[in-house]
Amino acid sequence: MRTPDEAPASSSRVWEMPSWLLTQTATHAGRLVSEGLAAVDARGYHFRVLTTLDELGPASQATLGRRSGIHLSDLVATINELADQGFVERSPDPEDRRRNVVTLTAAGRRQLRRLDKQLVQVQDQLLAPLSPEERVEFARLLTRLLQHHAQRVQG
Amino acid sequence: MRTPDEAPASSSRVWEMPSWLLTQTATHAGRLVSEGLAAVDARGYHFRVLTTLDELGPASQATLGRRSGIHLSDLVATINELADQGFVERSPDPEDRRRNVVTLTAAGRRQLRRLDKQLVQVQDQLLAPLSPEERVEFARLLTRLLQHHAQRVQG
DNA sequence: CTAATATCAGCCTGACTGACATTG
DNA sequence: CCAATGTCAGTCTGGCTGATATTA
Repeated sequence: MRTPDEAPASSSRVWEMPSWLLTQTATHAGRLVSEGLAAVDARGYHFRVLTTLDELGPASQATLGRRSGIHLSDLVATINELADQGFVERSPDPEDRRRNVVTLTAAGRRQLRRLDKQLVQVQDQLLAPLSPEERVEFARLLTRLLQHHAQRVQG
Repeated sequence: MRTPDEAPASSSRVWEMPSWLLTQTATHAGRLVSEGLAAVDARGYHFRVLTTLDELGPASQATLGRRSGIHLSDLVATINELADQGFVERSPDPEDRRRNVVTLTAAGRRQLRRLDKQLVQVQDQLLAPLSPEERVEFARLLTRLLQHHAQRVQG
């Protein structure tokens, strides 16, 4: 006997709550990003570290963590992985022996270009159903929300 | 020696990508939701199950899973927890002995009302910096994106 | 003595996979 | 034999906590 439970429950409170729409859409976005990055053997943290390194130049892990917003504890593993792939090099800082200096390699710079390319495509997939004006408006609203809530956290 | 790495890197590609804005804002939303629900000893899955149960009436776990969008494997634990709290009851279905019938209790209905109240507040916190018109527009854009991508997944 | 740096182990939510036994 | 149902164990990303050792 076929039960009529395959139709989406479009009438419920849940599926209309902004928080639900937002987190759900973000899940799809996350999937697209993950797939795009996985196609070049990377994930989010890798991109963030490589980008930050590209902006800053060689930096300690602590600095890298502050700038990329990645926890130091997570950075350790991320940099291990990037180093294994030959995209960064980790060497002790002679001026401050607590520090490691992390440096982007030439291969790392090439990888970053690949990641950039992937992510540009992902943005387009993500925003496909929106017009150029809507895309601008969407980004504007998100930026406003993000500024508001980022403030409240950092205090 | 103070290093100038405490300022946010607002000029980078990362922080302007829609996918980043979206997932980041969703992280904040998720935090607000979690905190709101934790205040009444619940989390997201609990709310979704209770709501679905309230709409459907007594249902099997498979039906519940399809309607709430929660994986069967995750439903097991969620229903265990809700049953421990006395918010649902799980009993074998005499008509189909593969099935459990899950029923909302009176306490469960009261809990659902508490959760609803919390989540209304959360929506307001989340959207605080937006005007009423902007909130509508925001929901509209998200709904469009969500419809597009939900389709592509379910196929 | 305190602060910063790096490392390691572990937790949490939500989404998902795969294996398995029972029943229709 | 196949399909549906429920259960269990385990994976993954991203964000976190806490403990610890080393060095400034």
